Amino acid sequence: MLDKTFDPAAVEPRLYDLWEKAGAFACHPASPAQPFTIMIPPPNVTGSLHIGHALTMSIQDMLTRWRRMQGRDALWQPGTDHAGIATQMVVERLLASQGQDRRSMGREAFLQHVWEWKAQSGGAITRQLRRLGASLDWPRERFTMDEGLSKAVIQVFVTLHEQGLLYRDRRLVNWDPVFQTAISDLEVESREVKGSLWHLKYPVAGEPGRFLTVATTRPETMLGDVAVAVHPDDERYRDLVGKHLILPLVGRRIPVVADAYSDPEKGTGAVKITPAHDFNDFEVGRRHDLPMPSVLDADARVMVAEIAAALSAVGGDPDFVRALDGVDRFEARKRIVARLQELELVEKIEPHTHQVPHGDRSGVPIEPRLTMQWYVDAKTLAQPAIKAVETGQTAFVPRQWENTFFAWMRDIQPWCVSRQLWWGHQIPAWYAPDGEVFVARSEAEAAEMARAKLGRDVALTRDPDVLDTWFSSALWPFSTLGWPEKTPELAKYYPGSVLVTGFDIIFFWVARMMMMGIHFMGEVPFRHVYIHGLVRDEKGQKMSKSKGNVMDPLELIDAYGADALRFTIAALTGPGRDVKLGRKRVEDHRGFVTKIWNAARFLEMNGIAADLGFEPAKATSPLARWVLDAGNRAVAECTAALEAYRFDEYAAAAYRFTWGTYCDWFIEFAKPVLNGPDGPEKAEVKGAAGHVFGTILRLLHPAMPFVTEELWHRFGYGAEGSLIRTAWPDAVAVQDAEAARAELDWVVALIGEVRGARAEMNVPPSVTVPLLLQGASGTTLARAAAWIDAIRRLARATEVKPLDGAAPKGVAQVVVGEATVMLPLADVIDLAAERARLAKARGTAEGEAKKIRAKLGNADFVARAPEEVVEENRERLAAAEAEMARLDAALARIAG
RNA sequence: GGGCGCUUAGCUCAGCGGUAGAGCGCCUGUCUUACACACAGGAUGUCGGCGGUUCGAUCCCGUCAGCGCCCA
Repeated sequence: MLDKTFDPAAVEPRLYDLWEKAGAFACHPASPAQPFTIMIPPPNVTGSLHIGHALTMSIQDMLTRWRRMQGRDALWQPGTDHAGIATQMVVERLLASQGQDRRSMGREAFLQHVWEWKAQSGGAITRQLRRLGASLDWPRERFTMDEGLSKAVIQVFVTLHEQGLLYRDRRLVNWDPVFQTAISDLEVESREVKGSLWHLKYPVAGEPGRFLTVATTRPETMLGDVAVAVHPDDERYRDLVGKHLILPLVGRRIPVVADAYSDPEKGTGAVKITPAHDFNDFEVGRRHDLPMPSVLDADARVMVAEIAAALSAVGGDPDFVRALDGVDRFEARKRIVARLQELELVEKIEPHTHQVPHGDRSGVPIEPRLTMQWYVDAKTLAQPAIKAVETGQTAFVPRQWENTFFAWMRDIQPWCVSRQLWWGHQIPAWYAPDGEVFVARSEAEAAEMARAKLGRDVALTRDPDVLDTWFSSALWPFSTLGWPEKTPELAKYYPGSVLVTGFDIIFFWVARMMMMGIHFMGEVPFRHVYIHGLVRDEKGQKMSKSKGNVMDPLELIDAYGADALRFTIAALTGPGRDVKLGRKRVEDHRGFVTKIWNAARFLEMNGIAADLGFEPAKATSPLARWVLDAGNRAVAECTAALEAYRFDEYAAAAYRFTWGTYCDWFIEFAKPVLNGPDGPEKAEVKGAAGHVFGTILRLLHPAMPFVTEELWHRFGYGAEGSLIRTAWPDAVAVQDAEAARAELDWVVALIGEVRGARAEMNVPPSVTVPLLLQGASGTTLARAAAWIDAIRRLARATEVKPLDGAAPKGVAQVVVGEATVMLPLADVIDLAAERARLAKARGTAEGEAKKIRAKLGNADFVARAPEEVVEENRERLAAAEAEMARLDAALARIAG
């Protein structure tokens, strides 16, 4: 016996264990089945399951389970990412709480700590994914820093270097002063900051009393100014171009240069140029061959060393500047502004709101800094990736995201891949004492190269930096399959079928996998990229800890079960839309899980179970044929929706069929049969009920794996835990489905009309009345007779018979097809209300007729619209007019 | 500033050339022997504004407005 309610907490862990132990999630490289591959976007090893994971993983699991049921050899590749900065941050914080820090313990010891931490806490997210029901092939789980993947990283680094696609360069980088590392453009986010625009007066050399005013948002960098730029066409400053200014405080002579970078509309039209601390200034500096002294160090503190030689007491204040050495950038700003004010060199200070680049992890303003870093030639690698999307070798769903991809890829900058961190893949480059670099697969190989090159053994030092986390993530689609070895897995599961991820990760990850995949595998890494939205709260706000609107998927699973959460996600995941998730929505969908459970209890009470001998094609009763046919349509709808990545439509189609058709109508129609005598009809209805319920369980399994799997074995459809491996349903043959549909449609219409009339007349369900048919055809009378039990029950009727003689007094009347149905309700009926009801129905029919008449009266419509559309309108008009006539007759009948 | 998306019932959203829909909420009734996490019924819309194309526009095109996101 099934319990009164479904208890997810008891069922979910048991079934998941069963699946996992039985190897139900495993792919089979040796099988001839067509592969279906999804690479998990590896969550951070530090992470725990948040609602965004629940969205993306539910989608991936739905696809995987569905394709697996379709007979594909499904591989959903699990794994986690070492997440360089994020993980190092977590462990550093942990150490700090114990009064330790990484620098004093040294690299080896620190890394030891990280690995220990990973061993202890790193498995959290994989345990949580199991709670969601994710059918990942766990024995194949990989980690971006495990041995195989590290080998792949080195192979790629060395190869790209050999090919000239990876190189060292001294350029400005985004420097994060908190983490003390370079970060890529993508790890920088602009934030609006309310600051000031300082107007500083720079004296013109040799012209006492004359100044050129520059406007700047960063006065502290003036120590590193090497020029002032004005627009070549700017009349105001034309005579100053070529002349020199005296840089205040420093005393250095700096030129006024003409450069189109300077915008005459902005500020004063004259900009100070600090090439070592601003990306635009860097370009100006290059164009004009200017020196590039750095005046801020790795901690973003003032560093005087590189300008020390330029300090001059003439026009400057060397003591003041020297005293700034080691002062934090923001403190230095205050002091410099104050000093300039004393010197009356500040013309004005305007409030100014502007975009300031911040490190996305540290949250502090990044500092552009001139350093030596490793770069990947993204421009070259991007070209084939762009082409692959242009030619459709990889297609985005929804399509519009291709624009985002193209926009980024066509304007891609060199990718800075070195990070001044300890946790990550250490760069395989070794330096000789003279600085010569040897990129190699191992220290021994580097030593070999050095010997060959230099003719002697030299002491080599390995580059201390590690690679950007996304460098190894970019290789994920093939490194997880054993590359660079030629494994059977690599041959079978590359390229992947679909990549599922959020739009925020297109640049970070999708673009880079495309580049690396194509370059090293000669083939795109996936055929489709399904981009889903973000999970937001009910009001559409982003979830954040500070807003306090974060939803915890595990808590939701505890409260409502994984099936309810997953189905909710499916139902809300439309194309190109964010998912607005509220607790209430999950609660509502738990109602659907319960509904299925209760339908199952009904079947159980009526002795209905899997009838493996039932043959749909041999069904003779209209009810069986009708429900089998409706099931066929549900299967077609669900399949089409999943093929189109329309998870909302899949959920809606399954829901509609299960609740609206199977439960609301089929079960109700079946009740009289099931309560009646045993016989062939009853046996057939039981068979169909069991058959279609099995279809429902299969259709819903991808979205609601647990409740469906539980019911599957409880009803004997298969062994416990076997639904996951059961074939996805197909259409079954049904004889004369058309006729069955027409018949049942009529019964449904009759019951609906009678119910409506009764409800509007406020007739209590306890009052039952006969239904008198007027003007009914033979077919209708036959149908009424055949369905008398269901009509009695669902329309609260005592009997259905043709009207004999005149209409009794006090009838409610409804029109169903060609017949008028009368409900003798003399005792309860309110004639005025009944008249109003009929008049309203007539009004509706008349409005309809009027609209169609106008259309058909339009000669252009009749002449130009397709024949079938015109014909259809004629039919509709006839039907509406016939209904009006019947309603008129009904009104006339109660008039007197 | 450039680009993308959105605007349909009170709310969340489908529909995207030929009869305006769903779920929730709301209102009314019901313990009808699977289910009150239920059943039955009902009300609610100038489909953002203005033009255009078309026999016909919620749907296509243009434009304006508001909202959101991404990139500068």
